Amino acid sequence: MTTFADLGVDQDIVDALAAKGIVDAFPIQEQTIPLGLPGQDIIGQAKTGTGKTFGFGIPVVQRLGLNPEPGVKALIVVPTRELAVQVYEDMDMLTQNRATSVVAIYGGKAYEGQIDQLKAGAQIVVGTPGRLIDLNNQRLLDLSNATEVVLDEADKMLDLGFLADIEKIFTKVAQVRHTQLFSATMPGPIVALARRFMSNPIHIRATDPDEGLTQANIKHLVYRAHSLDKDEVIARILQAEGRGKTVVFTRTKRAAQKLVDELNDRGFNAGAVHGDMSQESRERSMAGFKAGKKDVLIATDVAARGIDVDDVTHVINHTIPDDEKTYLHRAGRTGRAGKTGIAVTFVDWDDLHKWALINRALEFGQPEPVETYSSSPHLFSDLDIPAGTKGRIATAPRTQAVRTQPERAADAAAEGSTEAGSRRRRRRRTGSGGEQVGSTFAEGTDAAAAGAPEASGTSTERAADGAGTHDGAGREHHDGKPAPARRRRRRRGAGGGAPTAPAGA
DNA sequence: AAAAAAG
Repeated sequence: MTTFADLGVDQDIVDALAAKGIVDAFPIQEQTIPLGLPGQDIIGQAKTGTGKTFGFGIPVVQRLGLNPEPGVKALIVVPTRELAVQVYEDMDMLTQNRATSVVAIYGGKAYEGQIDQLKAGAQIVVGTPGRLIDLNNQRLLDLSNATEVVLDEADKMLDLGFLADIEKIFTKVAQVRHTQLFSATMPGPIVALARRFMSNPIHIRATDPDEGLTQANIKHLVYRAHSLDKDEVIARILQAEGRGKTVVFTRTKRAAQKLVDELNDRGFNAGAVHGDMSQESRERSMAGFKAGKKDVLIATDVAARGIDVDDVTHVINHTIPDDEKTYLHRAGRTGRAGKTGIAVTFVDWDDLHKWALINRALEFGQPEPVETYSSSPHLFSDLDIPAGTKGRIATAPRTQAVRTQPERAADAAAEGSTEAGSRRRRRRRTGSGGEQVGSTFAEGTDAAAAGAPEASGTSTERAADGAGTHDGAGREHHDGKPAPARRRRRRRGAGGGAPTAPAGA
């Protein structure tokens, strides 16, 4: 194992990491830190939950020196306010033993505190585009000395919705600078676009030669949701034994609000995060979820990228996302730092084409919808949901605690899996009627490019030379434990509906 | 097309 000290990281930063129990570097960190420290421009690609933040953050801190002059020297731009808070916290941790201060600049909050910190001489700014430009226009944020610039979730930042803002920001920062772009997904066209803002960048992809397109330690279950009462099923999943924190993604803000209200009505303690909420409420939900006070978070794609919460065991796509990149980022809220996780996706009738797209891009290899939901015990058994013998999926009693379901546990214990399966088979059509579209347990690569993924091993190449649609990064452990063995597990028997057990589970 | 991001 390579330690951060081995990589040439300053002792005070090594100490700050060690105080958090972090000693060994993850693959993406091993590859990018030695290049970032001397100022090489980098496009860094590694899978979700594999340590990209420190990959760019450590060089940023170290390059500013032990006692940087007051004033903004580094700018890290992120796509959402919650991610700004999170990256701010990471950078704040890295700088705790040196005279460098960090400030988070984002909207939905009072200007005052942010302006005060800037006036006090903060050197590192982490922020979202709108407020950054706002303060820059007001001449309260001088970026002209920002010689360290990072775009986190870079492909998103260079997406149409953000591109104009990013272009503007690049005209404001120092023109001779160190630029780093990081993301789990980096489609070829975006890499090409990115070069406009960089100087002779190197494209680092921390990938395992045997890897497929998705994270090895995330198990994927995909169900057709035709005429399925998704609220019921989700409520049922939330009662599963062994479930840790769970994030449920919806397509719209309204759907998120409706679901969180519904779940809370049913007695769960759920929180929501979406753009129609006040920033205060958003942050309260996130904090409650991180602290474990709420173990269910209902979110729009505002929470799809970057958000790092320990022990998220399940991600549920209430609605299938539109593209494979979003799918990958959503699923990536679980299975972080080497842990295992399960991603469950419900595919509505009108969304089958989206599943086809994602299935192809991520190489799940599930050709057609196969088993019906009710004939397959797999969702239930894999999630360890009590099987029950009622004809429909049960609802959590209002007053019941989310995870303590003694009767259901007893129910489940009383039921052998084979028997449960046949019982469910008999129940089909009288049940909820959902159908399993596919279930897979793939591993591996990133699906940045919907097109042809190249099988690449750990690779380093000039960004100039290639489509670079891969991502990849091995598993990594911030807790210093060895990464679980990675094995490519392709499609188990054609049409095989039975999902496998989660890797390492 | 939705969501995000300034207020």
